[in-house]
Amino acid sequence: MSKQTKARIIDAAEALFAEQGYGQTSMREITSKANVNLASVNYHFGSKKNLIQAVLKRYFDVLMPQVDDMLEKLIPSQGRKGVDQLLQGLALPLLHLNAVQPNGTEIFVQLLGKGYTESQGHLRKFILGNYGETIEGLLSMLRIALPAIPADELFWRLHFAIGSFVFSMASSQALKDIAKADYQQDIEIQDVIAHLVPFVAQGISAEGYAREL
Amino acid sequence: MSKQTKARIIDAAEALFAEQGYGQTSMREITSKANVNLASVNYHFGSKKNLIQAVLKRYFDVLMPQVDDMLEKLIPSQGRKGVDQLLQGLALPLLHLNAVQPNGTEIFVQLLGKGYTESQGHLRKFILGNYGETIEGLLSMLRIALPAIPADELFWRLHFAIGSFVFSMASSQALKDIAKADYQQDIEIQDVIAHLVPFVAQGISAEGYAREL
DNA sequence: GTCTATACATGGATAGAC
DNA sequence: GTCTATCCATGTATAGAC
Repeated sequence: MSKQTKARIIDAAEALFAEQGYGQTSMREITSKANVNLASVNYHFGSKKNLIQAVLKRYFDVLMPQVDDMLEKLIPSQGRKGVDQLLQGLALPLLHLNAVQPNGTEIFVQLLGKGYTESQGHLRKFILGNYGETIEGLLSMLRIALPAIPADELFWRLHFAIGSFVFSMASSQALKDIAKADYQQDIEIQDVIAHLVPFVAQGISAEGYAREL
Repeated sequence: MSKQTKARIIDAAEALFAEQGYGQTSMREITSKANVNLASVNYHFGSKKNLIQAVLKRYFDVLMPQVDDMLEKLIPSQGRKGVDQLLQGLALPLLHLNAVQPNGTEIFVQLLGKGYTESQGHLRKFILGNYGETIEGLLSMLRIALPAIPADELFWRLHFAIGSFVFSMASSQALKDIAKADYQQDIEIQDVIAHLVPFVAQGISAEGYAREL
């Protein structure tokens, strides 16, 4: 049956991508783990690139409506407090992905991080194309929180913030290993997020602008 | 002659890696652009992974001594000011790479960003293995600037900062394109750095710590 | 020592049989 | 709709020419 095959491919790909990254996972690995023919990936998804999007879509379709909800219920605040509120409002739906699947949050953020850095903008286009309204909602909330910061400066800070997040998620396994070896800390994904939120909030809310070098 | 061949390979690889990324550049592209035999890369560098390190080494060997110099001459300051000073002290040697080669800074940071995200920790090990003392010097200067922040918290912030930097550099071409389309700004690499420094400095210097979610 | 030619295993993709 | 057989490109390794 087609649906079983498709689902089995996504399941297998999800596990393998999260574990070893997108580029290091071969189609042959995916299809043998899923017990389907090598060509089925191409048949059902068109290409390997589309496959990673399908894997992520399953999570995005749970995540984004929750983010929309959060944005609606949010009472806007100004300044650092508002940014903090917004980021924590984002963190909660993210952590709720653990309900979708055991370890769902970690799998999702690793997929996101690795996919974002390895797929050369394809993923960015996919997200903007399919969840653009949610992103726009986040942005306008940010503008309300920081009315004094010009749009182009906000653009920069947002990308730096995304960079911190994506990079941390892509290398979260390495971060966990280092933290364990050097600081005897057992790190879970919510710990990474908990450290990340104040860092990013602080950077975004800064009152000074860029200066010439 | 060997030296010519080696240098020609590095030149060709440098241009191609910076332009289209590490993973998207094939050995055959490199060797035909360099007008050398396909097998020479393996002969001279052992593997493609080693090649990207050789490309970066040419820049690191110019950059890192300048960073060492900067660290020696730096008069330590505390708090946000000290962090700012440190980051700007890093930015200048980085921009001096333009003297090494036309557009050197941009090529280097793009190589660094793309290599870092695509090479799964190999690059991190390479940097720590070859320039570990310089990194350690930077870290201790950071500890002096922020004595109240515990080592593990500093560890997190440093990685978030690296994430902002690496991600921005890896996607600097996309950022430049977006900035031009949406904000009619012609962005050069020093503009990215100029915006990045206060963002990162602010995040690193934050006085609040992670809270539980 | 360098370099060339070439072989090999594996990657993703596809045309066509069923 | 599904799968087999096959295609072409890739990174790597090696044998042998200069």
